[in-house]
Parts: sequence; structure tokens; C-alpha cells
Amino acid sequence: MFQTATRISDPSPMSPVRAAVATASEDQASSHRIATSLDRIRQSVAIQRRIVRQGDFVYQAGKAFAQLFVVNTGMFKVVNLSRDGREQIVALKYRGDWMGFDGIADHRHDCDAVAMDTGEVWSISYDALLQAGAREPALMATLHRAMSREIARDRGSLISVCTLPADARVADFLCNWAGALACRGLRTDQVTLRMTRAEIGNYLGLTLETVSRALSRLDREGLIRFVDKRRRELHLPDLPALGEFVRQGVEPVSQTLQ
Amino acid sequence: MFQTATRISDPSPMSPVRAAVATASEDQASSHRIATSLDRIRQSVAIQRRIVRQGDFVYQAGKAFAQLFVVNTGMFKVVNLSRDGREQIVALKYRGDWMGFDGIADHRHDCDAVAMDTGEVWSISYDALLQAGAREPALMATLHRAMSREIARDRGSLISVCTLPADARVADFLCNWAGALACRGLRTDQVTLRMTRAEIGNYLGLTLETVSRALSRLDREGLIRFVDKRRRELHLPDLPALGEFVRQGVEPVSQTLQ
DNA sequence: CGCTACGTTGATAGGGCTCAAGTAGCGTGG
DNA sequence: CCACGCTACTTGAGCCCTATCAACGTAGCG
Repeated sequence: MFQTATRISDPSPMSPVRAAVATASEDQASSHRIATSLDRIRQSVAIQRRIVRQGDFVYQAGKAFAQLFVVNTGMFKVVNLSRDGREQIVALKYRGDWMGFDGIADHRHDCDAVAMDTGEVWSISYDALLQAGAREPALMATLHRAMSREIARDRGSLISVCTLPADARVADFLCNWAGALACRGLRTDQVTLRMTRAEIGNYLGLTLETVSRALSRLDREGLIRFVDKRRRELHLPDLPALGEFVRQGVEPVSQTLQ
Repeated sequence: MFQTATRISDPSPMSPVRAAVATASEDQASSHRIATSLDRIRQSVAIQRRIVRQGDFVYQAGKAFAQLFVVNTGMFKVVNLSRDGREQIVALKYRGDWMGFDGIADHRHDCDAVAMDTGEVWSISYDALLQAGAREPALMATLHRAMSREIARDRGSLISVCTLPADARVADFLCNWAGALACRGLRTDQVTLRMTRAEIGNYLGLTLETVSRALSRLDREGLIRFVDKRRRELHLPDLPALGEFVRQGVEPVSQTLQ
């Protein structure tokens, strides 16, 4: 059942990969890594700080590429215009994330980056970065790690969309969000959705109605709790349970307990 | 209808992006780019050539990362083990493509790369590559372009899975395959599927039955033609028409003609 | 206080998954 | 050479999940 769609070599004898919830020490390490990366950037290359407000473009598809961007504060969405001009959110970016890698290949951005609330981005000249990186291997390593991580994360999105039913996909989305917060040293029992149901659905390949229903069901199950009337802010009482719910989505009926 | 799921800001005033079929001169340029990239790599860093046969691993998830890989000949699949151990194909690689970027961040591969037929891969020490790249900006530029392209391509997969119904997704898959052949200077009116229906379905987030039915329908529509009895080799008589079919999948009922 | 944007919920329909049966290609062994 | 098994592919029937359509509630704001 569901759209497992993953019947290549059925019961592969592998243990679960990527735990849904990282350990506290891993989170601490990530938090430290992000901070030191930002420091390194600031010290090694000329950056231009820019305050953005909700809806502001960091860059736009089609524009010439000359700079990379790093999120200092705030949250950003990366949007591709699909074939017919509709928008498809392909990534969400938080503090420490880079944006604009897609433009390197053809010296032209092929998506938009939009601020989802007030924040600060740093612009870095790509040429200057390359020069600094040639002198300073640690800086280049930081850049490469960021690109590598982006590739891995994009694939995670693909896996989620390809293998999970709607409710689990929404739960996975929340887990990932909480994980991103944890990596930045923030509390993970509470998240504020800075996006509409339509945007979440777009990102996850679902309709806004399905997202709304999924959230309602998760609330009914006790896996999440709405805290405000607008139902944007929500409490995650049990992150491991949420992760377990995601895993059940892949293997619906099996060793759920004991 | 369908799983459009893309209703953020409805009739966005944008013209179609990314043509389904590139022009012949673009293809020539791509073909040249790939050839010169391979030359540059071979001349600038020590590479280790390795012949692989179908099913051979280039690298495996969990193993320590030390090298990147470049496809010289053959075709490869990149497979992630999803949460419960099932495999999910996240990318297909052809001549000139790089593999292993995902391992840079944590010095550990997080997916498998598997040969789909006989071919040759080059292994390149990542450290050596960095050193050579610091001396030779063109080499570093080649590396970055490859990573950038990979990010863009992964997002293309996500868009396809998020926005296209099954038939169009399969058609898109064939278009992309033909495009990859075109970029390498090969004929595009004929493709040999080196994968089972199950693998195609896995890659596209569909079941093998749905893939089979989609191919049968495309055949009935005259958009593809089976040429062998095993139905692995197929003729693409009209690539632009196939691309148009994909576009119709996004905007089902509207200005289909005139 | 109406207007608009956002969110929820219900009813319905349809696309794609699941289950199942059947066919075909191909390697193996008698 | 053919029976046999195995794998891959196709096709049909039925059902479930999610998209669609629609109505309604609510918050924020001029």
C-alpha cells in the first residue's frame, strides 16, 4: 500500500540509516561548525551584509551570477519556476546555509531565493571567494562541505517525496525542521511555520488541503500540538515518536513495537 | 486534477522555462565541454582508471570518503538506502559526470554508486584534486561547475516528481535521457533502457506496473516505439512532441494548440 | 465591519498502488 | 532439443490515497 514504489530488491538486509533525531552532542557539533564557518567566511573574504524583509528577493532566476549568498539570520526559500511558469519550492535555507550554487555552472541563476521573514544575508563575490580559497584551504573546504551537504539534502527531499505517504511526508518535514533548529542550537520542541499550507504542500508535492488534513491528524494523534489560533506555531512534544511515525510510513505494518 | 499541488500564486506571468529539447548547437557545446573537462582532469591530476562491470560498486554508503569519481564510459546509478533499508535511486550518471560529492561533507559516503553496464570510471584523490585546483583555477572551476550542475539536476528530479502525473513523468525521464545523450554527441532517436521497470519506477517514485502502463500508453500514442522484443530498446520518433506531452502534464487543459 | 488571506473540513472522483494472472525471453540441465 | 525455472514485462480488476471542488470559520486590516 501507499506509494512505496520501492520494490527493487525487497528485503535488503540493512539496518536503518540516518536516525530521525540526532544526539545532543551531534547537534552541538553542528552548531559549532556553523558558527566557525560563518566566522571563517567573515574573516577571509569581503562580504556585503544585507537586511531583507519578507518577500525580498536575494537573487532571481535568469539574472547573471556573480555572487554566492550565506544566510546569517532569517529563513529563505529557493524557488524554481517549473516548465509552465508555476513555482516549485526546492529548498529551505536557514542560518549558515549557502544559496546560489545553481548559478555557478552557467553563470546564471536558475531559481529565485526569497526571504520568508526579516533576516540578514551576506553576499560574497564568487571570484573573490575562489581567490581566497586558493590561498586558504580551510575556506575552500567550507565551501565544498556546504555544496556537498546541499546535494545530500536535496536527495533527502527526493526520497521523502518518492517514498512517503502524505502524513509521513508532513511529519518528516517537521522532523527536518526541528533537526535544522537543533543544528543551530535552538530549542526543537516548538516550531513556527513561516509558510502557508500552500507553500508547505508545494514543497512536499501535496495540496494545501492534504497538508491541513495531515497536520490535523498528527494533532489528533498527539504527535503535534497547535499553540496559536492561526495554527502556525506548533509544539512538538515527542520528536522521537514523530520520527518513528515517519519510519512507519515506509514500512507500514511490521515491527512497530518491541 | 493530477497531483499538480502547485497552487501558490496561481497564474504567474512567466513564459515556459527550460526547453525540453536543446538546440543542436547547444548540444555540440555541451559535448565539447564534457570532452575538455575530461582532458583537463586527466592532464592536471593523477587519475586511476578502473573497468567495472554491471553491478560493480564504485563506492558504498558508510565507507570512508577519500576520492571523487568521474565516469569515462558506461552508465551508473547512485542509490541511497532510505530509512528502512530499501534502496532509492537518486541519480543516473553518464560520461563526464562526477560521483561522490555527497561524501565530502562528513568524509563518508552516504550512498552507493553502482555500474549499470560495463564501463570505466576514474578515481581522483580529493586531496590531490584540491591541491591541483589551488594551482590551476580552471580545474577548480570544472569541479565547481560539476557540483553546481548536480544540484540543478537534482532539483529538476524533484520538480518532476512533485508536479507531473505518471505518464508525463516517464516521458520526462525519456526526454532527459535523450538530452543526456545529445549532450554527449550521440543520437537521440534511440535509447536503450539499461534498467528494469522496477528501477525506473523507483527513480521516478512510481511502481513498475505504472511505468509499464505509461510506456504502453506512450507507445499507443505514437510518442515512442518499442524496437526489440524485450521492450528495453526504444525509438523516439519525435522528441519535441514528447517534450510537449510533458508540458501538457503540468497544464492539462488549456492552450494545447494554436 | 466588510474584505481578503489563510486554514479547516466534507463529499466526490480519479490516478496510481496492490493483487493477481498470464506471456515472453533466456539460461540450465536432462 | 525441449522441459523447466527464473526473471522481466504486460495487462486487468479493485481499492485506497490524495486531488478536486466546495462551503465555512477565523484572523488581520483598511
